[in-house]
Amino acid sequence: MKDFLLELMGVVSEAFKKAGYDENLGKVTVSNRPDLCEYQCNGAMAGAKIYKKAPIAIANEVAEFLKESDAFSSVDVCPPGFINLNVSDKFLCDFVLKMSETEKYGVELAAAKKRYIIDYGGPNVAKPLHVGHLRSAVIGESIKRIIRYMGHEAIGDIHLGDWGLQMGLVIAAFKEENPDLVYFDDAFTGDYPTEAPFTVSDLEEIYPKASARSKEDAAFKDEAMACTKKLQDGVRGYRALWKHIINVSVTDLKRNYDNLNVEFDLWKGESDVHDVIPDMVQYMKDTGLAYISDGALVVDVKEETDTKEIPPCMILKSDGASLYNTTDLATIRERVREYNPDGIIYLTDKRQELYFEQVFRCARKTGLIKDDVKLVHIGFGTVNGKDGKPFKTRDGGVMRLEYLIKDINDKMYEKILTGREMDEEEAKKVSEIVALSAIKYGDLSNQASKDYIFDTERFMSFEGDTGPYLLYTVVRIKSILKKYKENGGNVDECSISESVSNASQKNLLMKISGYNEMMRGAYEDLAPHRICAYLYDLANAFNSFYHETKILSEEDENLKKNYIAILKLTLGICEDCMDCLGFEAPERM
RNA sequence: GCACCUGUAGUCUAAUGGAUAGAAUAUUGGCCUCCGACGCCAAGGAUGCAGGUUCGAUUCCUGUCGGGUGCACCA
Repeated sequence: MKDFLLELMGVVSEAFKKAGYDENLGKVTVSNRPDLCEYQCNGAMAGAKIYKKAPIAIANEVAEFLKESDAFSSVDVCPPGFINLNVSDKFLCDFVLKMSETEKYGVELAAAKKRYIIDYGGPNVAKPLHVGHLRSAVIGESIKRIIRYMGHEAIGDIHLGDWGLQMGLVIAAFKEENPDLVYFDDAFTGDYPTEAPFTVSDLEEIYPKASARSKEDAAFKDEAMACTKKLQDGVRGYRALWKHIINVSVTDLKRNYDNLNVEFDLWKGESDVHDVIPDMVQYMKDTGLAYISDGALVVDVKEETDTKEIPPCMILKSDGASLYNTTDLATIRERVREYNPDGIIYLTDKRQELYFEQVFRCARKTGLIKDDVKLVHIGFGTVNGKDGKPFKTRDGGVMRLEYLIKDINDKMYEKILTGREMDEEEAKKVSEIVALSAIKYGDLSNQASKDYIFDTERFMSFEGDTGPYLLYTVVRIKSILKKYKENGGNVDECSISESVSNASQKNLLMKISGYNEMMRGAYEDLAPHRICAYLYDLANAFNSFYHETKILSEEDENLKKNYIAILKLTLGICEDCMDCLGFEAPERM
């Protein structure tokens, strides 16, 4: 179904054409002066230059034709050349009726289905998730859902950091403590134990210590590098131990991501491309673009038009070892082979912007990826505490994601339990749902690229622009619909009619009519925050309508059915929006 | 040093070059005999500074000041 604004634009463009002007001038937007009109067209002013004519004259000519249309209840021209439009109730109601009868409420699904891979920028194994991992998980999950909602395919790959020195560090530290284990016995040829010789909490302790020590203790670092090499060379015991590390970590990661209702289709990692790196490096050399600079293998990626210095993309370090770039490039190559995607979307901290620019350019320049495949880096900002500095625990340490979520769940549980008639079990379930909306909405309602302040109290509030407020609104709609059913009403028999009783109803209908336009924009810009803004506006429009309109006690049956249909439609759109954001509303709260 | 991003009410946050910069929070006032008042209605309060382009600038350009980040063998 076409956007409502495009429908209006069709009418206005036609009028421009009839008046002898370029129809492209007929662009219509929602008015930013609701006191003057509902929609506006500024094309007359843009046309003034082209036709060397006063904008007001053009506007007046076009307005004459617009008045013939039944789409508008009023058409006014204001100096210097604004065309102010009010949409007719019939035109609006007809559109909303059609929306309510269409799958996904009129959102225009993709004609050509595209396939995207979403790379969540890989948490490292053996390291607990911290608050920084929240953003790639939450934003990535939402983007994945938006893409799917629009009728495309999205494949989410967590892309673990499971290779390289960090693994060597863990192994080296573990070896030092447990030198006699079979994993370090070169003569051992039997099967290794299936049970891991450590728990996830052991790992979480080992890694930070080993990492810190390697910076001071050169001998230990050498040992870690040796372990890394043995692992990469495929020494049996090291590989077996490494698998244990992965398994233990992944189990823990899955549990954490489950709590956030975040799912991945692929649990690949940097290690998966290890075997194809030599071939990829050879490919780079064969293109003739890779050359040795200061001992390292690099590809120049700067362009004439650059205003900033873009260093070459490094393929191999001067000691011949691979690095982050190598695995990412090899991964691009594998993804093209395996999935032939139309786009790859990377979610990482925005500090990696330059790095991805280099990698993307290198991939294109060397023909690793075709020009029509989109490579997008969504760099997100830092999660800050109330002091505006990166989020820390009270004692200044890194805030573990698990604790943060637990803390919010506990607080929400307290909140839900007090002043409500709800048993503990339900309160627990409900508080988890509400807490998740608080966290996700708090994050997603900001533009991804900006830093934001993680204010637990504010996010959890049931008042204002928060997740819980939205849930509350949805729960209220559900409650009314439920009462309607209990009184013998049949919701499915209700449909949108052509009556508009009051201003708040029209406002709500107009908000509803903007749904597909908004979704299209959110998809094109991969911008979940637009859905948040829309959802909040819609909830406000509904609440105003609710206060101004008696619904269940309305005596005119037809009017009542119209109201119920509007409620049902509003509810459906709210639920779809929330689904795209990655949370849901409970039945009651 | 060079470059990139960013600067909006006390705080937090929005705005394809359009009219009187939109919300939230906090503050102040009003609204429960009525479908969930965790709600609604109303008031005051903001584009760092200085220029420029434009009929029109939060948006584009230049300068300046403040904040953040990045500048090949980390990821």
